[in-house]
Amino acid sequence: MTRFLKLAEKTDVRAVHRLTRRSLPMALLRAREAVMARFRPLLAEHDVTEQQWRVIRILGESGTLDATELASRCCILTPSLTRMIRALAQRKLITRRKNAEDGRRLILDVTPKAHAMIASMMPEINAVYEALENEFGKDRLEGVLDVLEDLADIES
Amino acid sequence: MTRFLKLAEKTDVRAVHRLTRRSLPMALLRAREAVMARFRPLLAEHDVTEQQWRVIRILGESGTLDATELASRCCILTPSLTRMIRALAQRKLITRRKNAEDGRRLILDVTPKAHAMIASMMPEINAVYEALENEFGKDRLEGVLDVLEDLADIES
DNA sequence: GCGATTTCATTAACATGTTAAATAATGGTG
DNA sequence: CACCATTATTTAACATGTTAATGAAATCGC
Repeated sequence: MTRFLKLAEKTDVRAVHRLTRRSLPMALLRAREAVMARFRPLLAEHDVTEQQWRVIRILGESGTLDATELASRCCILTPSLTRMIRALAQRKLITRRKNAEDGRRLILDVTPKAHAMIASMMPEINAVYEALENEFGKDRLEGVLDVLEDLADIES
Repeated sequence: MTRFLKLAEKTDVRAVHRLTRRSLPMALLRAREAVMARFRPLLAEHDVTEQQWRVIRILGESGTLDATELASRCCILTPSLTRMIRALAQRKLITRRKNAEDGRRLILDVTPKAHAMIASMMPEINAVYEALENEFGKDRLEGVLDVLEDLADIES
């Protein structure tokens, strides 16, 4: 199909779509939407947003991060994280305290309640992954992850 | 490195990161952030958001779409599009009218002003692409686009 | 030690994401 | 034709994205 598009580029009126169809940000966005469509029901069942799940899971995995580092790892901007932390702390899913040495830094951790939430969700998450691997090909999926990692490492 | 991580899974304390590090949604997000970092300055210079640019460009390329179809192609939900259209129409970048046959449908088009904007931005966009192709490899980038297209086609 | 600079977190303001509900127009079906 | 179900768009409410500005704490340079 890709090949067909290339051949058609010079004649098909839809060739004007070429640039957007082959736009890397759009392709990444569409692929992500297709993948997230499978996870969203799980997140909704557990009453967490996509972003809240990123924060909880990444903080749970690494343990004890300051806000800036957590935001960076989650691909969330600090103003967003400030608001999210407020909500998550109210739900008793994370704790916050000031760093003793550096009074600017906010130290974050997940609560046992959050750990329990992660533990209860992982099997379902893994099931979605396995289904994805079966349909798309495990090695092919690994290849995608590898190349995406390289893409994420380009200098801005 | 990927190989190393796999070997380390059972011993390294950082192995707990494995799941998130190899999370497809996170990988897609990080890759997209890295790529968008190069485009954002251009968009800012022309006073359009990432999403506004998607709407203008896709509508400009296809011409005359109804709101639902445009939203679908842009990966934007219709409530968001409703608000965006209001702003873009005020800026005289798009026009809207009701479909004569089906009074529910809102027919959208870009204005000449928007076409001019697209024309002025494309050279800069293409320059970013060329730089990306040079750094990452043109064929490798094409490969990414192909596999992302396939990934976007999985059934939800 | 002190002032200028830098860094971290927050706030503010506006744009968008997301779900549910409301509106309006269309399309059957009896 | 009247009724019901469906579809397209909008509104509402809240969460997040994004940039700029603010306040507070650390660090640099002298």
